[in-house]
Amino acid sequence: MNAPQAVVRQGRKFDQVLEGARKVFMRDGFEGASVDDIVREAGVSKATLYSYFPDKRLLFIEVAKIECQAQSDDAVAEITSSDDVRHALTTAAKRMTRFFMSDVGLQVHRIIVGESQRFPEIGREFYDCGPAKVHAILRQFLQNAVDAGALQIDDIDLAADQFPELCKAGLHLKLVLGLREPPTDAEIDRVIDGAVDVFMCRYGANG
Amino acid sequence: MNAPQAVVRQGRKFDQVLEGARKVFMRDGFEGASVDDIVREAGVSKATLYSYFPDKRLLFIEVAKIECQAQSDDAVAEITSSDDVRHALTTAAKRMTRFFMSDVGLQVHRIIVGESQRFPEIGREFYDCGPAKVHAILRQFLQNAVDAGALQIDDIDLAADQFPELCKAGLHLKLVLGLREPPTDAEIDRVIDGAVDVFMCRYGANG
DNA sequence: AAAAAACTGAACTAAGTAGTTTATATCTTG
DNA sequence: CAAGATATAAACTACTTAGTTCAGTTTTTT
Repeated sequence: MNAPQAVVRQGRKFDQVLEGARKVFMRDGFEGASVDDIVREAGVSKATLYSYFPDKRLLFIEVAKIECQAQSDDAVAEITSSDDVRHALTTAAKRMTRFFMSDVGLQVHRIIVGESQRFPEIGREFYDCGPAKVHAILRQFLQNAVDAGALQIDDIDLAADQFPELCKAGLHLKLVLGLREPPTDAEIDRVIDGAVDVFMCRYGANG
Repeated sequence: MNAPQAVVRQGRKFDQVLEGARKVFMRDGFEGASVDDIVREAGVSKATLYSYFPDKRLLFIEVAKIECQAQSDDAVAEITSSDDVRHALTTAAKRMTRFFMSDVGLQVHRIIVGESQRFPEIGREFYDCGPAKVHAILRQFLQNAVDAGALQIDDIDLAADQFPELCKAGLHLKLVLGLREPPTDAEIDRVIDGAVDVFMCRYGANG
């Protein structure tokens, strides 16, 4: 529709190539991964890889797309508009947090941020598949809650931006930079409960 | 004290080398910058560069250290503990936000995140010079405000993590990924005022 | 002015990389 | 089985890069 789709999908080993590329790119980043590494990992010849993808860059973009899609499918499900807004928010926060604190989520984040200068379309792809989806779903949920009188929000877009940020509080950056071990469930709960507390205090309808 | 200090500081052109390296690394990242680019930009011979720095990696680390230091000096000043907590928070938020939404702040962020796997010490350096300092100063300010009865906070560390995140709301990630123009003053004010509103609502002592 | 230190330019090494080509082999399908 | 599509291994091109070396020049110090 928009990008030149030079990628051919027929052939027996297409999936093998993608899977090998995924592994190596996610492990070593774009520059760190050599095409020879990828074909070795994929168990495929170099000629085969280049019969599917015209160059390394497009292969990387394809992998990044798939990875972002996979994440969003997993992490961004509808928020159940139950009677209890606080409970629904907590559930949503858990899903989001589990996603962007996971090893693969963090690694995708690192690579996308690092390569976003070189490949602007990757930043867009990532954003649309991840943060933008979260924002849209959260926005809808908040709108419903406002309509139902459960929340009072003047600037819904702002609120829908604030909540995910609150769920990161302190942990995310440290993890991205590799400065600490994965958080325990207790640490995650502390951050999430804190986020919900703050959010409900500001936007809850019951004073 | 801890790291092997292989960097020699005597010599007329040391600063020239660092300045050239700073420019090129900040523009092109670590992999994107070639040593030949750097010596050209620095107006220095390759032999001179290698007389100061044993390899490209240590040169990069040195540049990153200096850059992180420069930022923190600029952005992390004491928060004036005035009578008006809300006003003090707003001022602090403006300073923080101006910092990490600036072109150089964003570029440092991109490079550090992208290279944090390859060079773990860079992530630490960046974190200690930037986010950790912000956290420490904010923590102290909040403690004072609690002691003075102006705020009510049970988990001060959590609160000191939440506030900077709130100041990013939506804008920061988009800027990092290059998905939007620099924000206007009005957009920044909206986010900052929103952050202070949320924060004061949750932790303000006056109900 | 002499001696010492710092710097230069340019050529060089050694190694890695993306991408191509070719002759051969294997799989799939009609 | 036969034909066409798909895959392979390995050699090869063309290029880039980090880092070294050294004879000679400039700058600083004594």
